Amino acid sequence: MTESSQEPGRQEPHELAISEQVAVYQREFPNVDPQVETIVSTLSRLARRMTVAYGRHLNDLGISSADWEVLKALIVAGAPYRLGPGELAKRIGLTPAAMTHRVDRMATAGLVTRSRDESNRVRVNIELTELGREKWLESMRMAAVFEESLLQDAGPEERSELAGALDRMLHRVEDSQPDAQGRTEDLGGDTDGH
Amino acid sequence: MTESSQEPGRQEPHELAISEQVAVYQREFPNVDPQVETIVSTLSRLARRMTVAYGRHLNDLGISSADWEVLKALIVAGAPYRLGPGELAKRIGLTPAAMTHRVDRMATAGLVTRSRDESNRVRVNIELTELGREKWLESMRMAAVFEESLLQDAGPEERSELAGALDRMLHRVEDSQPDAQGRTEDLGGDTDGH
DNA sequence: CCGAAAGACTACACTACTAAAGTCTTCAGA
DNA sequence: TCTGAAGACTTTAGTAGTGTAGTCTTTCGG
Repeated sequence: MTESSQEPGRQEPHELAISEQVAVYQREFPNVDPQVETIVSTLSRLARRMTVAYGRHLNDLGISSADWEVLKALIVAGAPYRLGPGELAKRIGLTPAAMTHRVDRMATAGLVTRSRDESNRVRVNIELTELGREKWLESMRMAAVFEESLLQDAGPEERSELAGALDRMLHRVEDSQPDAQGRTEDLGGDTDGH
Repeated sequence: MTESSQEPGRQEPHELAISEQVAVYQREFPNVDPQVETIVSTLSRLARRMTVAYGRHLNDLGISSADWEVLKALIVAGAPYRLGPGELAKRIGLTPAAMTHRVDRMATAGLVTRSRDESNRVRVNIELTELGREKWLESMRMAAVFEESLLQDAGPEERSELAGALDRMLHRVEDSQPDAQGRTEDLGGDTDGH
């Protein structure tokens, strides 16, 4: 069920409308609750469409979603937008080895710089460049336009209801999943995470 | 964005609470609308958590999300749950070559059978085995329990409002994205797609 | 009966990741 | 100051899944 950001050659699949898909599920698995299934399917598909849209935005900017993940972690860290590879890896959920390669690519692309820490030469600092910061800001501008369009026909009450309902669902998941070991100062995320 | 199914060693990242993340975005990109950003971030994170939960269910069943995608396509096709590799590839959005490998793995695992079509021996039929069908049904059982728990504190009105709001958002995306070339009889989808 | 087209498979290369080994730096203790 | 242990990053090797291109077999029109 994950799917994340592999746009290279993967072409658009053919999809049933949500109502048709729910009908199939009812046909093949009678126990299903149509309304629950509709909500969940719509939510999943919406998230997927958003992922595709973000991916397109990033593609226009010439960066990958993996790159964006790193930019975001640095932005979240705040000025001076600087972290070590190990810390970045931890926040994003990668091994340090994988982060070395990501940073290689990103440094070549001019999105970040890599330099030895002056006070402790074991440490390496990955720092956002002006270009990297601008790419992130531009991605946010595109996202903001897109996201506002998503909610353009929802009034204030509908927006708060939606926010509340989604928040309650999220809490339900997190209560039932003891994954994120209760740390509150966490970070990172996936390609989206917008 | 499309994240699909990388459970092997990828460890849990550290994440900010939604409200903290929105605060960071406001700090670094003042134009952001906090409410819109909250809704979108919650939605994205919820989808990600669902993906993780489904991945865990599938892991318990001993199948990958790539496998599940194929099982679903065959189920959607309906009895006798049989399609050719090329057709499967088209519905899922893969090249036929990639599908050959997937089917290899799945046939070895006993989830599907591969056989030459009797009337046209160029064609190959991939057919769901009883085991494959049971795995899919079991995945649906687990998903149903999980999904019901997500909505367990939502009453009938809240559920319809949620369904309506999400549906409107999805339509907004699809209207603005001329991806799925208007075909109504489409299929497939991603790892989730529940 | 021949040649073109279609469907599936094979061979090869690529990307991105994990795990484990290796290198260099720092620091505590004698 | 030397020495050894611990830490931080990189390197190497191996894996999984995919795409591209080419091959083989069957089908079908002429």
